[in-house]
Amino acid sequence: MSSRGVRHDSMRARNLAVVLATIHRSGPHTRAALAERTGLTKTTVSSLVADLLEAGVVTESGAVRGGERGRPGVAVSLSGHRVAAMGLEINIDYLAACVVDLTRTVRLRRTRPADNRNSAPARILAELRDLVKETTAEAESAGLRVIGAALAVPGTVEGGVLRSAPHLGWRDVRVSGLVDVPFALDNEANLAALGELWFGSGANDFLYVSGEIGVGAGLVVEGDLFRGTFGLAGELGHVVVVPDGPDCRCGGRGCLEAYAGQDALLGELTSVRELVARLESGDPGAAQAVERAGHALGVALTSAVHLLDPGRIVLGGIFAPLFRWLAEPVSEELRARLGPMRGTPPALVVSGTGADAAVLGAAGLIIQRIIAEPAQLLGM
Amino acid sequence: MSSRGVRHDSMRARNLAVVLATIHRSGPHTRAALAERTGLTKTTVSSLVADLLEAGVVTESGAVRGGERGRPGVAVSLSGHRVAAMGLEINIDYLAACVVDLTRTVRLRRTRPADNRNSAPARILAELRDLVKETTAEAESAGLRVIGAALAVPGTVEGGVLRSAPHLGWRDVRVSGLVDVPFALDNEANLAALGELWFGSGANDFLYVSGEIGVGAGLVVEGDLFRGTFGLAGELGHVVVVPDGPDCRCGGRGCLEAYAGQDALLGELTSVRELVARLESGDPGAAQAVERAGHALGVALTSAVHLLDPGRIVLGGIFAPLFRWLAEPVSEELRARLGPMRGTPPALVVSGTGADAAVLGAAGLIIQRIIAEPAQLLGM
DNA sequence: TATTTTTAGTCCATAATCTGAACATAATCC
DNA sequence: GGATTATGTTCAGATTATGGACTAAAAATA
Repeated sequence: MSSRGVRHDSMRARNLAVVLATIHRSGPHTRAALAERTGLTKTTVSSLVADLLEAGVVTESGAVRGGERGRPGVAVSLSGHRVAAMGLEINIDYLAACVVDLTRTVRLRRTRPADNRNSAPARILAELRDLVKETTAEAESAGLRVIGAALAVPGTVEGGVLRSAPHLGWRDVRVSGLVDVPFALDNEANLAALGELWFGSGANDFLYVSGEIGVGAGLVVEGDLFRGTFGLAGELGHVVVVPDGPDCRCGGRGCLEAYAGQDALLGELTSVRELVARLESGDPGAAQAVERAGHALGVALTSAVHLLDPGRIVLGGIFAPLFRWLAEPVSEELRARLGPMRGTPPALVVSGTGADAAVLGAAGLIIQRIIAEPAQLLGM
Repeated sequence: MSSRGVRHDSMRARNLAVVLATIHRSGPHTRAALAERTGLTKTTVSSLVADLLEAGVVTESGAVRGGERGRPGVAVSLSGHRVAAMGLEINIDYLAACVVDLTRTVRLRRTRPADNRNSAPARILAELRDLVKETTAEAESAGLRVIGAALAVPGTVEGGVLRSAPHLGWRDVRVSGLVDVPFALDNEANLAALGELWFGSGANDFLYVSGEIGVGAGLVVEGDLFRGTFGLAGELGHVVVVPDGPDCRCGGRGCLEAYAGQDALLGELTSVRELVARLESGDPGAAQAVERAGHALGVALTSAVHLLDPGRIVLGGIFAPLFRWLAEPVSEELRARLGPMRGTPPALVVSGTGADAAVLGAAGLIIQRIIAEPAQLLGM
């Protein structure tokens, strides 16, 4: 809780945010409807909407009649024409950028293949800066003002610093000077969870499970990401599945990752595509590997459900294309283990976003901030 | 996020809360210090403090000089003289009540032994209502106005209804009519965690582990309890420790409870006191049982740390008297399993509150609400 | 000891913001 | 065409916070 008092200007700032958030959450509204929803008077809403119109974050979009009598109202909706946010991602084998407007419409998307395994941070960041410049220029030529950016990385982030990205071989890297607008850095699984929230199935409460080289998870509760004390929550990949199982590079033993990480799933295969092909052709070895991973994932998710109490479970990353084969063993474990104590187990569903959940989530994070604090970010 | 607009009266309500919370968090302040802290002007703070004085939630407590020059200020501190909250608890073998004033000083404490295992809810609730009456009367005769109450129960609570309390044999019990002031119902482990937060060691981020007949946990992040989507988070007792371990009454297999629950720890002994005596006399069987429990607890906590990212781990309930013997095996597992990936593992400490953490936490919950929303609860 | 300096807290005119009733507007109903 | 109903704006008034001037009370200084 903020310990700052409320002054007149912050009252207005807050009310601007309330109106904008209402439009964002429930679609276009007339001023009268906004007044009813927010508990403010029509007068106040009119004045707030006027400011939002001027800032370019909303537009009037034609007359609206609820089918009843009376004067029709003018619908006020989010405007995708002026303000936008940039999402960025560094992954093992590519860099990605995207630009998303206020209506959460993806306006631009760019990917550059790269071999980032064990490259020096400086080199990759220079490459990324180049990608940012290019993308920003293109966004501007489309009339969009990029107002903030966020970067997804495959590692743990603490206090704005990349602490450890084992698959990149990075440690304690401070990312700065990438853009000259407000900037955020976050973990890939966290941002992918937010990507799923805003660009995926539309649920508000779920645990997003991100299958990559490592296995991560991001918990969303009431549309909010749970981060834990140091921002390290959701490390599903190192939940203990078999207490005396094989050693893991994290220092532990019998972690989920050893059973359901990409390396364990692929075995001597080289791509998920190949694994899917084998599964489709009925290869028994492939089927067995996936089933084994599914059971391990089910055990880990049982613990996760007891501790995190998610609304549903969304399988993303490489688990998405494997969902057909994973779903059965996973939910079998959940059904058997969660038992009657908590009613029905959480639903298990496949992710609605593709491989770019994390970049999209990064851009969405900035959009969320604009909507939560329009006055601050738009200089109103 | 609330979607209601800010009106003049809610601005003032918010500022009253900000001032009160500042005093509550950082002790007595002069009006000038409050103005600086909150960003409000001295004028506004004076006016807010006047209202709080009248409501009886703060008092002026003498002159204060910071050792410098200038006119000394008047310290404004929380008043424990007029407003209070009641904490209640139904446990397997007792009922408990307490009254706590605004300064979080325990003013009254009452316990009634009872055999609640498999008693009808109506009978126990009648008994509890009796205890409430008695305690309220006593509080009133001490000049305290009880302004709200909360009840701790050994089971899962969803939407204000007791869903399932297996050890009491209760299911879907709606508790009402117990008091005629605002009322809250919550899980025993959750409230014990809050008890530890407000009446224990003083840390702001921790996982409280409550060893009772079952094993529960409550996560506190930045002074806030994490509840999950349905309020069922923190069920540490059913985290999977050995995937093909013994059946558990929850429907699962190899749950922590089977290794570290009270029944598993005591074996054929009848009380924790007895177990401690055996341990102190060097009984090898007792030592082995506790060590085994400690290792299992360490495995479950490893998963919990990866998923919840707690600041530290506090062992409470029956684990507190056993801490001397549990600490070593538990932290051995944590140290070995958490490894270098997350720096040092969270500190393992013993609970600072006794067996009454839950009742105290229940009362504290109401105190917290008064401080967070004084205008609403005090009719200002 | 008298005066200056410093800090605390109050007073009061002013400013920012929201409210609410009246009004203008624009549609449907009869 | 007039009545009805709902939207959105205007304007005076209410609420709350601000900020500079002022009073109060202590230490430092002369």
